[in-house]
Amino acid sequence: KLNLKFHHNMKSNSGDRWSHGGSLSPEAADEQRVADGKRTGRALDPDTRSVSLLEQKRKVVSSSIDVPHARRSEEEVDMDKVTAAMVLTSLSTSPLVRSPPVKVSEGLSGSWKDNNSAGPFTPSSYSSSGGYWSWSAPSDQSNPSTPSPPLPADSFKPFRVPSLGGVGPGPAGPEDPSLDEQDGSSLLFDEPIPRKRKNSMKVMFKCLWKNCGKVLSTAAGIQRHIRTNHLGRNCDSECSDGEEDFYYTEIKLNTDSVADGLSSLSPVSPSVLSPPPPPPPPSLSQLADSHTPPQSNDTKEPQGGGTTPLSRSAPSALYLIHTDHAYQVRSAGSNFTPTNSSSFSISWQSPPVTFTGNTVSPSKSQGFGEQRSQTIAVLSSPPRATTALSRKVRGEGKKCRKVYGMENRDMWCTACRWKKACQRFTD
DNA sequence: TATGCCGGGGA
DNA sequence: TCCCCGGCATA
Repeated sequence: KLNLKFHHNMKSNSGDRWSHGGSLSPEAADEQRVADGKRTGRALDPDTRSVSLLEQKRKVVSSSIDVPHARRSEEEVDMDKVTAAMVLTSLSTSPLVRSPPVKVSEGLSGSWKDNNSAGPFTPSSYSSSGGYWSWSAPSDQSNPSTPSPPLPADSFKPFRVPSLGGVGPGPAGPEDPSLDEQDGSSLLFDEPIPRKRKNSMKVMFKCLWKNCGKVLSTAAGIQRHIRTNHLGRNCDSECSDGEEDFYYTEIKLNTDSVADGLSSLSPVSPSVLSPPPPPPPPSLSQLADSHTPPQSNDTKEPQGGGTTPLSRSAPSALYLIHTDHAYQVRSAGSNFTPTNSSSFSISWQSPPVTFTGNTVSPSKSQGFGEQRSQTIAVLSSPPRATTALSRKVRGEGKKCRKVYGMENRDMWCTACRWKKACQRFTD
C-alpha cells in the first residue's frame, strides 16, 4: 500500500506524465531488462544510472508492489475483459469511429507506461523519445496545437488512475506482462494482418481526422497531410513526433475489388484490419467524447486529477482500442520505420499484453486449480492406501447391526456388540 | 447420516 | 478378559 501511494503521489505531483513515468520507469526498466534481457538494445540514461540509494530503495518498494498489482489486475482483468469484449463487438460495427480508438490507444499507452512504471520500455521511450508523448501532455509546448490529445487526455486520465491505483493493467508481474501480453497481441493482430497485406492487397492510408477522409497511398504522405492540415505544423518530418500515426488508419484494399473505390474502403478496411473493429455507439460514446473535444483534452490533462468518473469503464474500452491502435502503429512502424514509432510499437504492445495477461490470468488460475486438485489427489491417495492396508475394508455384506437392528442388539455377535469386526457375517 | 471397525480405557 | 466408547473412514 505504501508503495502504491508513493507511486501515485509521484505521478500526481508531477504534472507531466513523462516525468512520472520517467521517475518510476527507469527502475522498473532496469529490473525487467535484467530479468528479461529482451530489450537490451537501448542504453539506460545516465540519469537513470545515477540514481543512487533512493532509487534503489524505490526499486525495492516497487518490486514489492508488484505482487499486489498482479492480484488486483486479476480481479479487474475479468471486468476489463468483459468490457473489452463488449467494446470490440460494438466497434466491429462501425468503421468511422476508428480515429477514437487510435487516440484511445495512445491514452492507453500512456497509462500503460504509468502503470508499468517498472516496465522495461518506459525508460526507452522516456530517454530516447520523450517528445513522442509530448502530445499527450499539452502542457508541453511542443504540441500546443495538437487537438487529438483531448481524446487521449480524457481516456488517458481515467485509465491511468486505475492503473496507478494498482488495479490497472499492470497486473501481471514484470515477467508475465511482456511475454503473455505479447503473445496475445501477436496472435490477434500481428500475424494475420501482415500476411494478408502481401497478397493482392493494396495498402492505403486514410485520414481519420473529422470531416477529412483523405486517402493517400503512402504513410509519409498521410502523415504529412495530417501534420500540415490538421496539426498545423509546417515543419516536415522533424516536427513529427509520431503523432500523425494516430490520425490515420491503414486501409487494405483488395486489388481485385479496388474498382469499388473509396466507398468500399470504409467497409472493407474494418474487415481487413482484423484488429480494429469499427466504432460502435455505446462504448464509443465515451471514446467519442474524449476524442471529439481536443481542447477539452488539453484543459483536462493539466489538472491530471481526473480520476473520477470515467475510471473503470473507460479504461476497459481503452484497452481494446489500445490494442487496435497498437496494431496500427506497428504496421505503420513496419512500413515506415519511423524511429519513434518503433519505440511506440513496443510500448503499445505491452498494453495489449496487459489485456492478454488478464485473459490469460484466468486460465492460469484454472491451471493452478487443476494443479492443486492434482496435488491434493496425490496426497490424498497415499492416505487411502494406508488406510486400506492398516484398516480392514468395510465388508460389503450386512452385519449383525444391520441384520438385527439396534433393537435386537442382544442378538448381535459379541464382536459387533463390542464394535469390533463382525465375526458372524464375515466377508 | 449411518455403518463398520480400530484403538483405548475401565472394571 | 469382558465391555464400552471415541473417533475415523467409508458408503
